[in-house]
Amino acid sequence: MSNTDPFIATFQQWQDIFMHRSLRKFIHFARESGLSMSMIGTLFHLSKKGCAGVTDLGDHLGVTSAASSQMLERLVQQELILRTEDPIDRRVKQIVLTEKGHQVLDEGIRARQGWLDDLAETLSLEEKKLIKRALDIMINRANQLEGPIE
Amino acid sequence: MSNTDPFIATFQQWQDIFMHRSLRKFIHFARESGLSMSMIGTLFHLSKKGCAGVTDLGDHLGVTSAASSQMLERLVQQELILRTEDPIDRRVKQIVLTEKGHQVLDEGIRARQGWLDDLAETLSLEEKKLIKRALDIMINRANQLEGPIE
DNA sequence: CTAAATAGTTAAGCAGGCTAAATTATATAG
DNA sequence: CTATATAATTTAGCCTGCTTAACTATTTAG
Repeated sequence: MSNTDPFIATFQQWQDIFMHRSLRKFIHFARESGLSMSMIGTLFHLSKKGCAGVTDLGDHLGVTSAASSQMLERLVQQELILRTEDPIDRRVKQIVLTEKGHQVLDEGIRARQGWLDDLAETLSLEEKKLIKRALDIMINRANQLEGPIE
Repeated sequence: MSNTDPFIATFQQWQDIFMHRSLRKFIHFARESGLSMSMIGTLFHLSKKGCAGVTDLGDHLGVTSAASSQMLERLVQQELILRTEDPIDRRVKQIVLTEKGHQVLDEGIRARQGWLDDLAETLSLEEKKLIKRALDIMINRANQLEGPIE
């Protein structure tokens, strides 16, 4: 397990800092918005997938379709998702985010990132450019990773 | 709310990818290890702080000391933390991570990062160096941010 | 048309995580 | 010494999130 790649080592170090800074804000956001981890995971998944069925979403999180159905019912009541019948196969429901769902998700992202603004202020223009270049590379490659995020 | 700093914009983009990739693994890790978000947040906090009291840890997460006490009892039973009496003020308990606690935390970090190994493989040596330089800058600045993570 | 498979929902029950309130033990102020 | 404040725990109760099992509706295979 000795990963000697200094790139990976540095990344782990950064991730450690990142998690420590943002995990707590994330927990607070979840509590205040009344969303469970499963709900947040579902909203995230929907924001990428666009649309999914009840069982799909349950599988994605590793829970039964019954649990998924109950959780989605709560999200419908909170008006964060829309649940409509698939006109082609009327057994399945099509779940999509509402506008409000998108907004809540954005809030959650911003909640975890306040400290990054502070960090940005300590950076020179040169440094920002360097970091932006680095991030752009990673974003590109991550997008090409042929995403079976499952 | 129009944040025009391209650095911040890029960072948000990266964070979005990062969250989408790792949130699900994080949820699975939590379920499989039988740890709640509060527990994981507590372990994280202890790994940085080293030592804390019951009420401190509760405050950190925004729950009552009763809730904190109950959660810590479970962590003690799982042998992830050590709870000893403060010899100076015998009302307070000193909570620290056990070796096992550190290990579980590391697992959690690695669980969320498998895909980064894949990403690393798509990078040239040049690119890795560039990204490492960028991360090193951010790590440094983050550490200097005079940490009131609260 | 009938039988089997699939998608989703509902119901009952259990464990976890939280709260408020009461309790115990210790420390501090007057 | 006494009264008050503080740290932690225990208890009772509530709500959530999950499971399994039963049920409904629809599609697909023969």
